[in-house]
Amino acid sequence: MTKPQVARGRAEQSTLSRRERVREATLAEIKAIARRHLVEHGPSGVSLRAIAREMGMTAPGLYRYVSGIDALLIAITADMFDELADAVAAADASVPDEDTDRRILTSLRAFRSWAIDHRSEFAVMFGPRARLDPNADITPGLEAARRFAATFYTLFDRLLVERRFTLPDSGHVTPELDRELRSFAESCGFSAPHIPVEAVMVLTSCWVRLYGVVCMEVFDHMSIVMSDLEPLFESELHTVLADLGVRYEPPGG
Amino acid sequence: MTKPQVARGRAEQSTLSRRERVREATLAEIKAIARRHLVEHGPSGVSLRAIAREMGMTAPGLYRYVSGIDALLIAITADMFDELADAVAAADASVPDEDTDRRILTSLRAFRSWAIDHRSEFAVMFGPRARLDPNADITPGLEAARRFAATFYTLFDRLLVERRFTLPDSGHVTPELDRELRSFAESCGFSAPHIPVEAVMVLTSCWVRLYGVVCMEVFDHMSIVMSDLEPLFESELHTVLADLGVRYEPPGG
DNA sequence: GGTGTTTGCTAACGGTGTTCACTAAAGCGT
DNA sequence: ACGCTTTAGTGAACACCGTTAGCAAACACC
Repeated sequence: MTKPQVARGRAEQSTLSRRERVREATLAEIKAIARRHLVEHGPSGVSLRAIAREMGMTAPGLYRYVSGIDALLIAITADMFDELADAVAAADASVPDEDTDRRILTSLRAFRSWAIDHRSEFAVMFGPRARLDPNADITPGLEAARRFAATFYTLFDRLLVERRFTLPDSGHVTPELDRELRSFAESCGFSAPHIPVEAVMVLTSCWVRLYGVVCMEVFDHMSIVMSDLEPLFESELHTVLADLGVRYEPPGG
Repeated sequence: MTKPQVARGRAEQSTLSRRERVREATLAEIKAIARRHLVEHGPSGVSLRAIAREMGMTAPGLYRYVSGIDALLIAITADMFDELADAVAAADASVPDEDTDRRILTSLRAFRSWAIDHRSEFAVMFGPRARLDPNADITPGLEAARRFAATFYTLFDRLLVERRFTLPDSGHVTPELDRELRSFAESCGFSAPHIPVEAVMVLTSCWVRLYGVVCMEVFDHMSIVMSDLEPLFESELHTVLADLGVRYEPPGG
């Protein structure tokens, strides 16, 4: 009488006991409501009591599913990184595999679009950890964050093998920077041994530029001084891609 | 019998009644304690009740000085911008007036130094407005923020009149970007009529780059992947200044 | 000294996270 | 079908939080 369950998501056993299924469902409901409260009332508007109230139960009951408000926030942060990673990967997959240029362009635009369509989420993911202890265990989010970054790693790797741009003078890389860049390349997995540190520096530099524009836009500084930051993002995108030897096209088509 | 008061800070009457003086003092104490709680326990650790407790009074008493927790946060944010502006201006003033290159270098390094020495403050100032209503009145902070930016405006203006760098091709500036840049130049006061929009774009682009690195560092992303972001900041500073035709020197001397 | 303003208090309301003891139900083995 | 074990959820309680209302003491001023 046990109906076979379709596998949903990554790494999930297909056979779950009824209990595990309903448990999974209520946990999903908790996270969904928390997520909605986050976008509707900001990060401080997420409360266990409010979630429980909306679910028709009491706050202590939620402790059967989540070990506290911090863990809940960390969990939905991981989900959001997963979602962002999916959005970017989907954008990347929507253009022909060989067209590296447009794949990069589309993926980066997808990143910004997702960010401005999910400002509250972005603030939690990429802003300061305001509500959590500094020493909280955020490992669940890191895995998803890596998956998000992986898309750009592989695209950047293609630029390298195609020798699209000339690496900067290695004299610019101080010993300290060299050490940090190697640490970065090593711990992000994509450090195929052939990748020079200058390339890692270029990647980091480009990422910093686009991250900066998006942060400015989402965190809503400049809003008094500039009404729309999309033209600025496109301008930065243009010059960044030019430095990388990637063809730019205006967003219209 | 009224002792003459020395004028402290900007725009403060020298003669204050005794009552006004003690009132000013307790308000300063409130803000000082709030500030300390901010750096010690994060943004969510600032509470009126805790401040009152530490001052030996009760929370409702604070409402004689501050209209609520939001107004208090806005007030200390304004103070922090003032402090940052002072720090940057002091750094700028610490080098000979004619040495534009080193003035820029020193001012920008002072910005980063202040940021990493005051991470919690920076998060409140430049991060997402997590705890405030989106429609809160933050005008007190804007004035101080302008004063902070002014230092860089004047330095950048000197680069322009000295023609240190060639302006980018105006073909890169789309009509939409042109509109935003003019809006920016106009509302930041520094739009002397002779300043071309291409120059405003260069300024914005440079600012975005350095803002991005500092945000990354203060918000503590990358911490798993890079232990120290100063080399990266210096690298960005190097290339940014190179684009501006400004002489770079390593931080040591 | 009388008067009006300013200051700070207590009490109270409603909100939050979290723990603990407890009940009721669901699942499972026999 | 029965009993036992595991689990889900509740209610009360504690310690916080922001904020308002009403009231008493201290102060400034005439």
